Amino acid sequence: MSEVQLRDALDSLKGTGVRITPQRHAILEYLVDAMSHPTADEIYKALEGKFPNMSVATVYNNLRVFREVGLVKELTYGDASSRFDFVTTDHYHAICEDCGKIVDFHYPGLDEVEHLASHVTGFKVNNHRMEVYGTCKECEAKAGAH
Amino acid sequence: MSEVQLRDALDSLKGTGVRITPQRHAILEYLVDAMSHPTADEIYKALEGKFPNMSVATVYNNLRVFREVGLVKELTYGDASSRFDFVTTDHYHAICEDCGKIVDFHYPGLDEVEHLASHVTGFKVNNHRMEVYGTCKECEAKAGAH
DNA sequence: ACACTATTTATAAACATTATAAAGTAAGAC
DNA sequence: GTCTTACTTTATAATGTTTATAAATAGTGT
Repeated sequence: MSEVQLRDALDSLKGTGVRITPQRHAILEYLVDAMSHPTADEIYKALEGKFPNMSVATVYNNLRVFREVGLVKELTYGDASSRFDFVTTDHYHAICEDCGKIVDFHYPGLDEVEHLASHVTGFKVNNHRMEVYGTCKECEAKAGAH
Repeated sequence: MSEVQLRDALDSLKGTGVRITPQRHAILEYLVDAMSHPTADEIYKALEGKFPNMSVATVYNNLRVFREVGLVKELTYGDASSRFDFVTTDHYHAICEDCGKIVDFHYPGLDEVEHLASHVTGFKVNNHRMEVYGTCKECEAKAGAH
């Protein structure tokens, strides 16, 4: 099932003119299969077997490339190192208070809210709800035209 | 108006047995007055005038103390250094799906969601709504007692 | 297969943050 | 007010993550 995600990711990379190297393939594969949110170092160590000569810089470089293309999100918790998450299709909504238009947007970091809420309140947290309210670009332009 | 917040914070510190040093006073004062979310280094540089001999470690040490007491929240965006935010009374809700109980909790980081949503969607964002759903400790215990 | 350019590697550097030990100081007891 | 004690500050070094650099390597289209 994750094979499809991996293939889509590779196609997506090709489409933006990014070369597909064995290292990139392996890092992506690891991210797709990982159930956790690995750090750069964890990825590096996990791939040491396959690529004994791979440099840490390669991991960082490629994580940045993936992030810029939108395949991967960087999560910064309180601790020392960033964590990296393969982007799934979860999304939130931005709602225009003028015309009611709804626009999707992504924000992977909200998992952390669940963790903190659970920690602070003692709840077993199942899910959350989040919406952003404001004025869309068109309505904003209309309002400013007076 | 922020004088009250500062005094409350100092009282809160005294209450937990933390000594009030001139450096701590100054850091707290800066945080209360700051409209931004300063980094440790910004605080350090801002207080260089008043405390030419203050060590960077002092800033970090005290920010940790304030965080442990709950006066200050540490915000980690994508960039290198953490930002620190004096805790106000904003809060969110955790809602029990069993008994309907509502528990308050804090999470200052959601401002960042507004920024990102605005950036991605082009909205002028005014506010947001967020709730966490799950099972409270009591209902969880009841369910587990079978 | 070739050529061109992106990428990897190895290394060093930059940066934020923490640990350490000695000197200094707040806060309560007398 | 002074003393005493334990907590703080300071200065410095160390740690750990991330980025910069330059030479070597390897994808990709022709």
